[in-house]
Amino acid sequence: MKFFSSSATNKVDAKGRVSIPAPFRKVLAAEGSPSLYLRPEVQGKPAIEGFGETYFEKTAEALEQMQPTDPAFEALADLMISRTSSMPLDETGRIVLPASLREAAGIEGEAVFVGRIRTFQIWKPENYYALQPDMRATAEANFDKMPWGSS
Amino acid sequence: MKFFSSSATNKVDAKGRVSIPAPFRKVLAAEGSPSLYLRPEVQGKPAIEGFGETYFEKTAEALEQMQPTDPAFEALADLMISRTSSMPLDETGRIVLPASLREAAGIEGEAVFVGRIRTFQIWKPENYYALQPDMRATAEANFDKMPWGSS
DNA sequence: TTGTTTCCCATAAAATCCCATGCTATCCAC
DNA sequence: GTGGATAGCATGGGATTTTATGGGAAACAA
Repeated sequence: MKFFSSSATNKVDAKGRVSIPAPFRKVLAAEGSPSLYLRPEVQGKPAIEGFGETYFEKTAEALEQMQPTDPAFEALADLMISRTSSMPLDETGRIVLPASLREAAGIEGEAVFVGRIRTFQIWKPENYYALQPDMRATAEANFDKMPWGSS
Repeated sequence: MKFFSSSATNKVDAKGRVSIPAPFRKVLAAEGSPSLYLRPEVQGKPAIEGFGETYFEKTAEALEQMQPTDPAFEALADLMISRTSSMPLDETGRIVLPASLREAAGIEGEAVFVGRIRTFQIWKPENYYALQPDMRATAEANFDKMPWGSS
């Protein structure tokens, strides 16, 4: 499988370690990404975003096509690059969730991993579930916006 | 990883020494850059810019394509080349931040290292954090400027 | 000599590796 | 179909190695 789908809840231990769900690891392995990249969700939601090397490189390349002196470049690079750190997966498929990211997302004890195609998100379970009703409503109101057939 | 991402805050001791964050050292090592180059931020911001040999050479090559008699060449070379110095990393991964650069950036006691793809910046923490709200606003206003898909 | 700069050693905290266990889903032989 | 063996996954805990950082001795320069 070439993209992140499905979701799973795993424990975060005292050292801040979590197992990356096996299906996600397979996506990373398939693209040959030795490690995993994490950053705070870019729109400011209380969540962590994760992705593999390919996606990160694509982001960097996109940014590099902008003028380095463009304030927009500075700001976007700060948001998307400076806050991203590379986390190596250990033998058993775990990473350490950096404390700062954990706090920003309110994660403690448990975390839900949510597939989002090229990326995935990590949420505090309560926060994620609380959004469900709204998400469903918004989705139902927007079924017709799906650009089917453009593939 | 082949470029600078993530950020970290380290102490600057009385001798002006700072540890270069380990992930940054790995980028330098990966490109085989024996030392690190520093210059004042070119747009006049109170910060220091750091990069490896590859980037520095790329800058020099770009400048060499200009007419040596062009006043613009002179001025740009002065800004980007003449003010750049090579700093050797010691065994423990530290460099001495030259006093002039430190003063220009207002750095004292502590410094934040901020990854910027091909380069990184070194700021006085207060100054850097003070920019965050503006940066976030600019980023949000410019999400659509990201040249996605051109990869 | 006196202040600086470079090198070397020491250490504590944090990050990483390694081994072990409990579960569950799968497979296989009969 | 049933019981047991097998393998992959999530998780716990301890041992080891890296980092970051402080301090002093040695080498330099003024």
